[in-house]
Amino acid sequence: MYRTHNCGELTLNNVGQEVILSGWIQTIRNLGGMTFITLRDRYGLTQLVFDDNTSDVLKNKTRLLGREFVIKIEGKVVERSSKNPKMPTGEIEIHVEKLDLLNQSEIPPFTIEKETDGGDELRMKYRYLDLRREPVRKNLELRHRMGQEIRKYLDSVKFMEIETPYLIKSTPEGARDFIVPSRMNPGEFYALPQSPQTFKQLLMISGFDRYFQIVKCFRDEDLRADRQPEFTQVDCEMSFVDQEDILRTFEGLANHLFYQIKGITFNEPYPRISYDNAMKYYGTDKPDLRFDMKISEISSLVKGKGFKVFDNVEYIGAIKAKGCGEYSRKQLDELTAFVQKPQVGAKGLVYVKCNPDGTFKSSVDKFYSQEGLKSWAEELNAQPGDLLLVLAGNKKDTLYALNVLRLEMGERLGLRDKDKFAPCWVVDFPLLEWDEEEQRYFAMHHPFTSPKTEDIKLFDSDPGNMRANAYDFVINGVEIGGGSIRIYEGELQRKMFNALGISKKEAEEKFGFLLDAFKYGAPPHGGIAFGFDRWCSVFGGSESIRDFIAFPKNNAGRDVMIDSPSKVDENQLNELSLKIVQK
RNA sequence: GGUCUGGUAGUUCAGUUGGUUAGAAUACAUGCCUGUCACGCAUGGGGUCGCGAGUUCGAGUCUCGUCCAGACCGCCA
Repeated sequence: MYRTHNCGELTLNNVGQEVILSGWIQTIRNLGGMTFITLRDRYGLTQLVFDDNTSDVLKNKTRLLGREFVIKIEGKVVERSSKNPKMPTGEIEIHVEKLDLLNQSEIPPFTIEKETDGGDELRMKYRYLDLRREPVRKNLELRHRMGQEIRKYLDSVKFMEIETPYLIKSTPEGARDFIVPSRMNPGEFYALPQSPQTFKQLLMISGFDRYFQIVKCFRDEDLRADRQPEFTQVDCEMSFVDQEDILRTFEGLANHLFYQIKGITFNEPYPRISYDNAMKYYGTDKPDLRFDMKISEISSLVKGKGFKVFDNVEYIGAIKAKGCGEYSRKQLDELTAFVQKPQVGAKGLVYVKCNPDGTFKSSVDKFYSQEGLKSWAEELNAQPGDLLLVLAGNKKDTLYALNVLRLEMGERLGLRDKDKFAPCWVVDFPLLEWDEEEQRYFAMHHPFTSPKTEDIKLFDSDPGNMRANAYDFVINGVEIGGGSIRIYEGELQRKMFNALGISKKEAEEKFGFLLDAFKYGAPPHGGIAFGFDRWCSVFGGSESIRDFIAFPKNNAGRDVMIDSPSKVDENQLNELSLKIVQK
């Protein structure tokens, strides 16, 4: 027998018991006459003690041990004479009577403790060692519990988990597909799914009513801290529902997770913001509602006063940083440099300090009177002591920069508390998006998204202004999920393909199986998919989803631990009828 | 595809205007130490300064190229 208990559960209640523990040696502290060893397993840490009452043979044995050696010990639980309140098991220790060395270890490349001395790169290479550390392990435990609670909740409201295939067909719209050559069908390829989209719609046609799946999806695009080439979705679809039914159902799921995982109850329905208003007030379709600081357009107030920078642009917008009126020259220069970074892209930054005496000091005093500046302050409802930050330029880029600046100011003012949660729905997305390069419309969500009934008439006259029955779920400025009500009638689908410039022949080739299926009584349906990794990272208070994936890839899409991707044998290529052409 | 930051001991980092034998902490090894829990004290070993080329009497330091890592833009229906 390897253990009677784990390393995280023994307390004063167990004093006097004979126990067996197995685990890894975290630290050895040899004080000469006595030795302490901290033993670790998945459940925690327990201190082992070797002292006067320990045989010399056993004491000598401890001299051969090292960090991360795997041992099994038998001994008696005793109360400590000097307790450690920082450890859950800190009131007891094990007086060791027998010790078996189960395995040795190389000296690990970094310390495997709560705080490690290892850098990111090294920890990724030895991910299996990093996973022994409590903070990393806790992240995976959180992920596990979230997965369990999601299954529990969705099962309780009659959702069925059904697996869909990974080897499917490449589709043209959307992200790049990962493709897999078929040995038995030379020259032909499978694609890995970007999402089980078409399959879940087929399942609705099959009558499965309420489907979900916690499923890997694949996109061959560049990575970010919140984007991996393979990631996990909580993919859901429902029949005989409208948008309202879906939002209600999944608000239920979110509430369940908030309560079970974070202990938070929301008494009000989540705020719903139209896409237009999200862009107008926050400069993004995923607003962080933990703080207010809405964007105000002040174009009409500031134009025509002889300040060319403002007169010559499409849009001028401002935010109000509460209590920042005392910002120093240095701080303002920092902010200016911040918005001028290429990633933010603003040309410059205009500020207005609202002085405590009711006067104003701005970077454009030459062009605007106190009266003029006062009108800006009134527009933003600014009080003495506040700071106004103004950006100008074309509307799209300026709103983007204002969004980034707003988030930065929120950060500086400590308004983005990791333990505070502000969920919301963003609704009424545009149906189509104009692509300048290809000179055609693309589906903003995907080509099966249904337009708002009242907007269908715009298909011929003004497709760019059509709104979709599409919605995103956002927590703290992170897009956690998105979905739509689907088109289920052939005629409407044809109009959609037409608007996207997809010919009948092309549609037949790419989606023929789905269009055929729609002919056999497709029910009204819609769904949503949540980014599971992101949801875990938001709940875990981390910016990076990599912390919540057991074996993530680096920013070049490489797994540095197993060193993939890698070259394959000539034989393998031959079997697949493939030839590598050097560029 | 682009921009930026970084690469020096097992690890985390410092390294002045280009100038003697490249340092610290930690880890590791050895010895001492009976209440440690970031144990303490002493001693010791440990370096292709990412790689390649160039400038120079002399390069960790400057230049160019390249590789690796990270962040971001493009991209991500």
